[in-house]
Formats: sequence, structure tokens, C-alpha cells
Amino acid sequence: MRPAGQATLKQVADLAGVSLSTASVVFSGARPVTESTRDRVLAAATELGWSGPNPLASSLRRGRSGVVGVVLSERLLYSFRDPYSAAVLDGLADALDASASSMLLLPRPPASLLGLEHDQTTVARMSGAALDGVVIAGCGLADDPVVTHLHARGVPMVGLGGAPDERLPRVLVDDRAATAGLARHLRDLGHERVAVIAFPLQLDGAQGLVSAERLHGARVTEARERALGVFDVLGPVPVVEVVANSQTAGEQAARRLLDVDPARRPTALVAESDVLAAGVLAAAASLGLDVPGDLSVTGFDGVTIPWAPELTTVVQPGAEKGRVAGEMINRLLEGEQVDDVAMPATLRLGATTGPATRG
Amino acid sequence: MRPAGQATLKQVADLAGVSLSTASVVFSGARPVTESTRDRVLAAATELGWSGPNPLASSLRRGRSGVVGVVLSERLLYSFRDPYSAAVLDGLADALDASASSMLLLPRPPASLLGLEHDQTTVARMSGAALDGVVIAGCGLADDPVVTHLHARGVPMVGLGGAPDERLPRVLVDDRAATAGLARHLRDLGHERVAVIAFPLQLDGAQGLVSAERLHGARVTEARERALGVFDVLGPVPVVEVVANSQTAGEQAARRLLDVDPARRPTALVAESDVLAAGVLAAAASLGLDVPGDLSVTGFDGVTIPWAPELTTVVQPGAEKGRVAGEMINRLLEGEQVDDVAMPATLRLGATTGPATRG
DNA sequence: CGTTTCGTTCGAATCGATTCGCTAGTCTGC
DNA sequence: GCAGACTAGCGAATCGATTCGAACGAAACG
Repeated sequence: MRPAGQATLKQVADLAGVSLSTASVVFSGARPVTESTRDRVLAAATELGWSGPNPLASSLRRGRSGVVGVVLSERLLYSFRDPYSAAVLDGLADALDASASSMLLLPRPPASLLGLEHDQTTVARMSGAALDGVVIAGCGLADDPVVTHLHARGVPMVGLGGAPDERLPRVLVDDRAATAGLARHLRDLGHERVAVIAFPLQLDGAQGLVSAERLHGARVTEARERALGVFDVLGPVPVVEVVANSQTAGEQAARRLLDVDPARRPTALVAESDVLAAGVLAAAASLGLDVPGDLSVTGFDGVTIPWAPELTTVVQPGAEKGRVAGEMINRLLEGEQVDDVAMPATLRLGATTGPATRG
Repeated sequence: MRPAGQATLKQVADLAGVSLSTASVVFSGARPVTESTRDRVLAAATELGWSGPNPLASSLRRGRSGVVGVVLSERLLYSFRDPYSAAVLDGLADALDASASSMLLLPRPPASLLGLEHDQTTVARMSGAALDGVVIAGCGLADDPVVTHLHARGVPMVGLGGAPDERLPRVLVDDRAATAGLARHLRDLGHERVAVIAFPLQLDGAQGLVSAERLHGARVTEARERALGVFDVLGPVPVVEVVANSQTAGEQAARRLLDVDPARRPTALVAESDVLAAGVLAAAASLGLDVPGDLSVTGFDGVTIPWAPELTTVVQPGAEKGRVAGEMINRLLEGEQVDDVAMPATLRLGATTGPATRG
């Protein structure tokens, strides 16, 4: 409860000697009001220290809260640290400004702590929030309970990536084709022992080498598609799943793959994000491996890692994706129909890939 | 307006053949309800596809929205990219979980675009939002209109840093003493030509060399205090203000200071954050200056910059600060009184400072 | 001078729940 | 068999605004 003593519009109206409805109109501007009346009402408001209509009451009446939820795939720490996510959120905030909406963060709880319960938690947290719309960011989850819940509530949604779903339009890049491009590049350089460092596939906190079933049954679409893009060119290669999209996680996974007999060591690692690739570079450095001499490394996203040589990676327009998602939400709020939007992703050849050396 | 057809609790109650109040109790659990009644109500809810109480209505009645605002000092891109901010926000989210609150982001618009209007914009955006509490993060602004507005509304607030203000308790570190520690370290190493790279002092988009008046009149308390900490030990030294807390901005400012006649070049730069310090290191590298041979560099915050040698800096517990701020908000929401909390900040001697070389 | 028109302001309904005093009805104990 | 203690469920008030048709007085018109 607000500290008592916060004035209401009714008190302002009474003090000004006008009706509640007239007072309301003075502040909403919905109808003309005589100047003298307006002045009296404004004076009354000032006198009572009234600071504008109660947002809850006003929202209830109009059916709009001015809040757009953003569902993040990971705990904030990782979402924020990834310059790509940061760019997406920045673009999103930019576009939402146009509809005077603010962003409510809805992180999915850390998978490793909660296992399969996490969906419940996210839904519970969400169902208490008044949301005009929601952007499902970060990762597309097949069969997402969050989507089911919001769909039932009739809340407009937009997905960033993810599996086809008629309940929400999406902003897409062709993850599979893009990664296939990277794989082709590696194949052309003569790489045969390649491995993939993949995003979490299920948000269940598992990590390590991934079986074929697990990969194909993955709920996190991006994680699956990017791995399959490699398979398309090089056939099935080992896939190691990390527990979070962080540099540390990438470094751990890479160390596991690289700290073996050189004859069996991969000559190239395909990381599903630049942040993970940064971890790979760190691992390589600490193992004394030269990049790209001993090891080629690729990433995904196209962010700049200031300390590293330019990554060979797929560049996708993060800020632009966020902005487009925001504009789609804005249109949905206007009642318009919105379709999937495809965004470009282009291969960038950097300094972290080179010819394979015989092991 | 929600797409029509979204059921209401009244319809559920009617279908179940109970009163509105009983149906409400079934979902809130505020009173015991016979099992058979409960079952009928739940069945009715399922049948109608009712997805829980309308958050707006429920919030209005209880006077709580479950939303805590987070006022950021910069546009999202910079706030997120700074690992220190990310840690603060992460800790904050963590603590707010305990009171089932979500975070609403309220970035102040980019100063450079809006000049002095920015306060209005932030306040306007904020007054439409139903907030149970607000954390003023990122930078403490003296005489902040945002604080004035929220105080008038009676919204509980907590500040991270900032000037003393009886309207809100704060989580503090002694910026001035901490930076003085850095300055003492530099003095002991023989540095005489030192300059400070400071945060924006006014959020007015200005940058460049700062006059004494501007520094003392700074509204951004942290920016002022950290510079004055250096003055306390070394006397007034040049202060260059950046336009944002980003590596790029730090690099620009550093280049300006360093790309001069070696005889006049500073032998040490004190950056007000590690992110800015990272920019300084980048500038030094591109100018061919050795750190710490030709130039000593210090930062603030204690984040890890993966590509750089360990910074000499002040370590402050970011996640912990966020968590404490969240807990303070939680206590305020419970109606408790809350006082300022001081957090430790400790000097860390890294590899970026060394003896001054005669110019 | 009576009637239409125009511009303001008012009343009442509404948004969708929560809360709590009260009334039936049931159970206990003597 | 009846007074007193308990229960489950009901009604009505309430949270604080927005909205829109109706009413009212004044001005314009014939």
C-alpha cells in the first residue's frame, strides 16, 4: 500500500470544486476544458501535492500498462555480458520508446539450479505482471510454456529466433545456413577434426558431450540449428554443450576438447557464439596453442572482442534485430498483423581460421 | 485493451455457481474453501481458459505491482557492457527474487542527444509506470528530479552511491578515499604528471578538459569524488570528461591526452572505471606506449579485463552492492526503516602501474 | 421571443479483482 | 433437544482512475 496521504484525483476535484470526470479530463486532455477551470484544478493538484494519475488505476481502466516484458534465456549476468545481447536489448529499448513502453526483465532462472522447474518459475513470475506485450529474446525454445501461458492470456508476443510457431511472429536469421557457411570455409581449409561448442540444448543444466538424440531433441532451436549447419557440411562431429553462454563456460569446454593427445585434438572448433569463441581463444592461449596455426576458431554474432584477433564468424545485426522486434511489438499493440521478418547474417573471414595442420 | 474474450473471474464464478468472492478466495488462498467448491471453481476456470487474476486489477486492489524500477545512468548499451553494472544488476535481480519483484528498466536517455531535457523524459516515462520501489543505479545525481518525483509519489527508493539525501538510503563506497589510495600509490612511484579520465559530470553531453568550477559543481557525485580523491593527494591535476562510460570513450580521451609531446605527456592516467581504463590501455597500445613502462594506468571497480594485464584498480563488490540494494528495497516494502550501508572498496595493485620515467 | 446550436461540465457505468463483516448452517457438549 | 462455537460462502464496499451520453446555460438565429 502506498504510504497513506497520497492524494487522489477525487480529492483534487473536490478541492477545485469540479467533478471527478472534469478533473480527469484536465490531465488527460481528452476533451476541451475552459482555461479557468483548468487552472483551478491544476492549482488544487499542486496544493495537494498530487503527482499525476495513479498508474495502476489508469492502466486498469485503459487496459494498457505501458510495460513490455523481455524474456531472457539466461541469468542477467550472462545476458548483459554478451555484447550481442546488449546490442539487441539496446535496439529493443530504442524501438519501444516510440510506444512509450518500458522493458520489464524476465530472466529465466539459472538452469543449473532449478532443472526442469524453471519454466514454472518463469511463468509464475510472469503471471503476476501486467504486460502489454512480450519479447522472447535470447533463445527460441520449442514448445515453450512461457509462450503457452502468454498465448492463453492473449498477450502479443514476438520471438527472436526460435522454432516456427503460429502463435508469434519472429525475427529470424538462418542459423543453419550461416553455420554451414563457416563449416564450408573450414572444410576448404582442410579441416577434418572439427568439434562444435554448443549453447545449452535444454535449459536443464546438463553439459558435456552431446548424443545425437539429445541434439535432435533439443528445445533450444538456435543451439540445434547451428550445430546441424556444421553437420550439413562436415557430417556429424562431436558437439559439446556448455552450461551457459559465457566466456568461462566456453573456456572450460574448449579445454576439455583440446587438452588431449595432439593426434586426436580437433584442428578447428566452431563455437555457437563469439562469447564462447572468446573462451576458446583463452583456452588455446593457456594451453600454448597457436591460433590459427594449431587451431582454427569460429564464432557467431559478429561482436568485437577487443583483445583478440578478429574472429572468423557470422555477423548478425544485433541492434537492428532488437529494433525490429520492438517495432513488431509496437505494431501488434496497434492491432496490426505482423509476419516473420528475416534478417541477414553474413560470413566474416577473420584471423582466427587457417589451413589445417596434419596432426 | 486485451483481445476481447479473455474471461474474468466473475464469469468463472458464475459458471461454477459460486460468488465472485469465493472464486477469488480459491485462487488467492486467503481463506479455507471446501474441496468440492474449489474443484468446481478450478474446473470452471479451466473450461473458460482463464489464466489467473488480471494483474492490473489485482495490483490496483492490493496497492502493489510487483515491479521495482531501476534507473540507469546511461543508455542500455553502456550499462550492460560494463561488467561492473552487469554484476550490480545481477545481484539486484537476485535479491528482488525474494520479494517476487521484477525489474523495470528506466534508462536515462543519452545525454548527448537531449541535453537538459533528459530529466523530464525520464520522469515522464516513470510517472506512467506502477512502481513499488526504485533503485537509482549507476550514478548518484545531486538534486535529481527523478528522486523528487518519486519522493512526491511516496515510492520507496534506494540509491547506489550518490550524494547524501535524507529521502533515500544509499549503498555506498568511499569513492574519494579509495581513489586517494590509488593516487598515493602513484605518488609513491614518483608520478608527477598525472591526469584523470572522468565520468560525465552533468549528463549534459559535454566532454573534454574540465574546469575547476565544472568539477566542483558536478551533479554526478561519483565523478566528482573520484577526481577529488586524486586532488587530495596530488593536488589539482587535469581532468578530462568523457561522454559515456565506454571503452571507446575512454580510448578517445586517452588518445587526446597521450598523443602529445612526450615531455608533456602524463606518466600516469587515473580512469574512473575499469572500462575507461581498458580504453586507456587500448589507446596506449595503439600509440606504441608501454604499460607500465611509459605509462601507468589505474581503473575503478575491479572487473576482469580478459585481454589486459591485471589492472591496478579499486575493487568494489558489484554483485554484493546490487544484492544489498535489493534487500534494502525489500525491507522498505515491508515498511521497515533502512539506513545507509557502507561497502568496502580495496586497492588492488596490478601490473599496469610502475615507476615514473623521467620525460 | 422561441428555438436551435454550441461548448462545458456532470453522473454513472466500468475496468477486474480483493477483503471483510455477516449470515446460514453444522457440529459439539451437556 | 438446545445454547454456544465453528465453518463455508455471500454481499457489498473498495482500489483510483477513464469515458461517454446527457444536461445545462449561453449565444445565435429566424
